[in-house]
Amino acid sequence: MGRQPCCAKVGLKKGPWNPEEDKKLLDFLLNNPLCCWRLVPKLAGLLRCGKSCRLRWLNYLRPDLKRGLLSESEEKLVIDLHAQLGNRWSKIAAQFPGRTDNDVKNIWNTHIKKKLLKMGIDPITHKPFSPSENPSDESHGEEEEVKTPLDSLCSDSEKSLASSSVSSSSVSSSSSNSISLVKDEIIEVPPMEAPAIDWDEPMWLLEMDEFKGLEFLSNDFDENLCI
DNA sequence: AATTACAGCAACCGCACATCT
DNA sequence: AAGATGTGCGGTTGCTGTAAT
Repeated sequence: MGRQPCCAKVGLKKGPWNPEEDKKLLDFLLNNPLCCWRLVPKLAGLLRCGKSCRLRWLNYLRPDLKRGLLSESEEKLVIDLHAQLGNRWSKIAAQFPGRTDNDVKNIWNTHIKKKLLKMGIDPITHKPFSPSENPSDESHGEEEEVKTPLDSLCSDSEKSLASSSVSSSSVSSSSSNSISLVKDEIIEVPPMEAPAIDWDEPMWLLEMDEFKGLEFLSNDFDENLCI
């Protein structure tokens, strides 16, 4: 017997969320933070699947989310982390409070990747393209010196900061194109200036004071729905 | 002004993993 | 131990706004 789908897909709404749905979901989650995701849409009166609700919360409704592009230094750190972790966006995003894996992934695909390509650096291997395979004609004959992404983007002081941010013992040497990282090894990265919320903690442990300003929230908390 | 191309981002899908029974 | 269930993750798609023609 195969695995059942996470939810019955028949009759469920897909696509963009509207403000009313957002309000319902946010209101429900704030009042019933311990509910499992599968029950959330049913109890919140939403015609969505639990996964969709979870994604909406994580990527859009979370109160601590940061919007917009990354700063220069954050971009450099993303490049450095990506060089060592590969496409492990959740691990990379964990180093940026208020950023989701989806967010980091999008920023990588739309901005950073292009920057690297323009610089003649392979965003996958983080090594300069050889002249024959360099997709960027603009850099032909301009860059004699072989540079790493960090060399190209960082000042010396920034380099030391960025390179110290990831424990070299946990990853393979960057001289190899393959990333060999033992699963779930802990990457020691100093926290960014903002205090990081530990998203490994259950969401009901989060500081909820930030929500107080949201006028549409109801005050009644249904403890029966708590686990 | 209309059309096309592109960029950015939100959201979905399928699989993997962890936990529970 | 094995199956069921819930959640997390990464890849990909598709919608929307904007720039270019």
